[in-house]
Amino acid sequence: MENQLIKKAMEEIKRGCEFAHELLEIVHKWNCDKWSTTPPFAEDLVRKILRSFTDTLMVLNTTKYEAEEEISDMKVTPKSEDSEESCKNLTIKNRRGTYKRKRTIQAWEKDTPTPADDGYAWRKYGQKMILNAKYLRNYYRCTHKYEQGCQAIKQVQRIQEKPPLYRTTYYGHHTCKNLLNPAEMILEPSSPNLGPNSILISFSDTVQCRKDQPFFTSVKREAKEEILDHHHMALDQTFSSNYPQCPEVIFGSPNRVMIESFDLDHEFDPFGF
DNA sequence: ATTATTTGACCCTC
DNA sequence: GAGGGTCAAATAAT
Repeated sequence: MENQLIKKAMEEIKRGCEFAHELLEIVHKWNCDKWSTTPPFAEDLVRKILRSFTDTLMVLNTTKYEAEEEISDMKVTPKSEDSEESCKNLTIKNRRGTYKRKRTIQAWEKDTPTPADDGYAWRKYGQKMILNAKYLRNYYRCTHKYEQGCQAIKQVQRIQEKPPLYRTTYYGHHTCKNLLNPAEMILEPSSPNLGPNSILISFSDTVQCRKDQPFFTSVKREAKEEILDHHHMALDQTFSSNYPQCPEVIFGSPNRVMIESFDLDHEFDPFGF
C-alpha cells in the first residue's frame, strides 16, 4: 500500500526531472549565446534543482526497497502476537552483532596491490583472523556513520604476499557527503536499489561530470568494465559493436551519476517505472 | 584533549 | 560449538 504511494511520488518526481532537463537544455543554449541576457547562475540553479530531484529519487527508492524488505521479512518470520516476544525482538535488534544487513546488501569486491584508498574516510573498528586465511581481515566503517548515518562498511584482507594483493569488500554505499580526495571518482558498490547492471558514481562537490567532456568518456569506460567484470564478460570488439551506445546515463546530478548498462537483463528496472 | 586504532569479549548465524 | 562480525574499553597517535 505504502509502496504504491512511493511509486506514484517517484513517477511525479521523474516527470519533474524530465522538465528540469528540458529547462537545463534551454538555459544552456541561452548561455552559449553571446548576446544572452540569462543570469550566469541560472544554469547552476537548474542543475541544483535536478540534483534535488535525483537525490529525492534515491531516498524514495531506498525507502521503497526497505518497505519491500520488511514485508518479505514478515513473510519469512511472522511476528508473534505475544507482547513479551515483541519486546524481546526489539532488544535483540538493538544488541550488537545483528547481521541482517550483511545478508541483504550486495557486496562489491576490488583487488588492489595496496590497501585501497577510495577517497572516503574510514574508521577501523576491528580485525579478525579468518579460518584458512593467511592474513588478518580488517573491518572499517564510514567515519561519518554516526554524524550522518552513513552505513557504508568495508573489509580489507591481504590475499597474496608477492606481489602484494589486497581484497576490499564493500557493503552498502555512502550516503555521506564528505570525500577526502576531491579529485577522486568513486565507483560505489552495487546497491540492491540499483540492480546488477547499474553503477553509482560519486564525485566531490567540486567535480562536475559532463557528457561532452573526455573525463566523462573515461568514467563511462570504467563503469562499463566494472559491469562487464560483474558478469564475467570480456570487453571485446564484438561486445562493443553490439552495444555501441552503452552504458548510458539514465539520470544524474553533476557529482552523482548513475550509469545503467546495456540490456543484459530484460527484467531490469532499477526504479520500478 | 581529541581522535583513531587495537584487541578481547560478546553475540549472531549456521 | 565454530566461525565471523561488531562493540567498547584500553591504548596510541596527533
